[in-house]
Amino acid sequence: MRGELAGIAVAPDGTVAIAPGGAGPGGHSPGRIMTIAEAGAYDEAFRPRWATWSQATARRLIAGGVRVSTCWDVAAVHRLAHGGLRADPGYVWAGLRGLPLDKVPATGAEPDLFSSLEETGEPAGADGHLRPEWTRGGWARTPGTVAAWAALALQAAELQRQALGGGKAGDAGAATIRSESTVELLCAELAADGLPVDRAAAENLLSAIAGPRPRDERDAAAIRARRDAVVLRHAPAGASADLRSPGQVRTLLAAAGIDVPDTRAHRLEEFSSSSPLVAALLEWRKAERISTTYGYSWLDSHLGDDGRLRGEWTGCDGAAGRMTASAGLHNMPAVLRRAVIADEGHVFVRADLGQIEPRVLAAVSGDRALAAATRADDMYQPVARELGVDRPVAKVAMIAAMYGQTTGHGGAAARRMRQAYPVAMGYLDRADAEARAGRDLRTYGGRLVRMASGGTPAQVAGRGRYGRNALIQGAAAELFKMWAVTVRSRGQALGAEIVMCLHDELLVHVASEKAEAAARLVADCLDETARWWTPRGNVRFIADIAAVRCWADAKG
DNA sequence: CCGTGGACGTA
DNA sequence: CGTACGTCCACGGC
Repeated sequence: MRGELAGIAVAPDGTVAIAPGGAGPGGHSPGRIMTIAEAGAYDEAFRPRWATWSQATARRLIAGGVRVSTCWDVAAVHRLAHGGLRADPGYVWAGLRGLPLDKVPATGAEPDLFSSLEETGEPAGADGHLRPEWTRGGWARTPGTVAAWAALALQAAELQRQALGGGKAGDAGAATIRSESTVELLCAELAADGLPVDRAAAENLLSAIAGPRPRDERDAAAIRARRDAVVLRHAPAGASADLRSPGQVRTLLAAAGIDVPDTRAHRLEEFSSSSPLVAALLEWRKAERISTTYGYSWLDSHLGDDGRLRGEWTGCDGAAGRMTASAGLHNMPAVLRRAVIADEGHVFVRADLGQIEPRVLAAVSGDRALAAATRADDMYQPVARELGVDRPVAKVAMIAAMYGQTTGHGGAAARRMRQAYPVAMGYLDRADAEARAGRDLRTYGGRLVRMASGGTPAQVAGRGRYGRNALIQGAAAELFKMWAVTVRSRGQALGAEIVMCLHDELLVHVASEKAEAAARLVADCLDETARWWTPRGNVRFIADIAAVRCWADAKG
């Protein structure tokens, strides 16, 4: 039973249906209706791998107080195997049954009073496609339809397993199917639990940066005007501008004798020492960013009374497969980390992967010389020795190779890199060439990266860079997620809760007295993950791990 | 009202 | 030294 696939569906009203698979207790029975609490007890007793249609199942279970251990998320597996974002049940089902994808019934179609639901009780219509009444939500109408939906999730998962040949123990691809699925459970938990943020500390930071909380709309306008005036008093006589309008700012700068094609910060930086106007404008932008995107209204809409900042999480984006988060959780200005404070009697174990991308390159390309360099804590040092250049030069050469530089030709360091690490460079070259040709790519963990074809020379070159980047960034995301779900699972015994995933960084909230054990566990989980990734065991992955009360206290 | 692009924060 | 994402804003077409 343990680890066996079993279907599950949860209706919005909390009705749960499970469809046991395999030959265990209730195996091949027609499915059972139960409450969320009973489903939790079933999970504890049998620990199946729950086949779900999407993260929505976990969200409903969590709302009902139940967290399951593992799953096979049909949508996540579909995105992994086929690329792209679309993974609704009707679309995934059509793909699994070999039905024409352009004939998937639209869920937005006119409701026909659930007629077919009543007539047949069958989710699939005569053409084999799932009926829109079902995919639109009609599956949740009666215990019988919920049960059919759970059985269908199981069937979809089994079809995916047959098609992919994975899901049992074995290669990195099978492990990735499991971790990409289970990360959907983690996402549902991250959304439910939120990030600990101290409201008083956050409001203090905001008032220092953006001014006091406006009493009303007029007060807010006055504060904005005062902030604008600090910049505009440096403007040439008679000239003015709406600082929020890039076009007007450009005209204003031109009047001050500064001609720029756009007004982005990196372009204006060179003028900031000579022009008080530019210096004031750049300062204004920082304060404006905080007060608009991360101001009081941001706190009010996302920070709960329980001191948790909540957003939605997705397990993979549309490109290389990194996690995404809303509510600004992934792009919160670093200064605001000062307000991310662990609960009383708790700490954060903060861990970030070191030099993850070159290490991933060594692993996925199978380059033994580059793998040897990963034995160093700072792998750019052996690389620099090998190339006969200084460390900064070696680092730039490596990064340019991984991402495809647009300026210059790389010089001697780049040529030596080809001699020193031909396998790794060949891997990147192939990715670049395939992407330019418009052929789809696959990451080490098996994620399909869809490529367009044709286009202008500039688009073709951009596609080459995109392709080589996607294989590195994507594989790094897969490693990270495998690490994260391992920490999630092992950390349960310590009461350790992941509260933030930031591409190469984990924040784990845990009782103070468990801090050391949690830090050790996070390190052990990385070693375990690395073994899936480097069957030869010759690539070393490292993490900087520290226990802190406040996110800003970690060095980063 | 809605889509687009500039700008900028994070990795 | 490239890629990706989420968010807010002004702008211009409807």
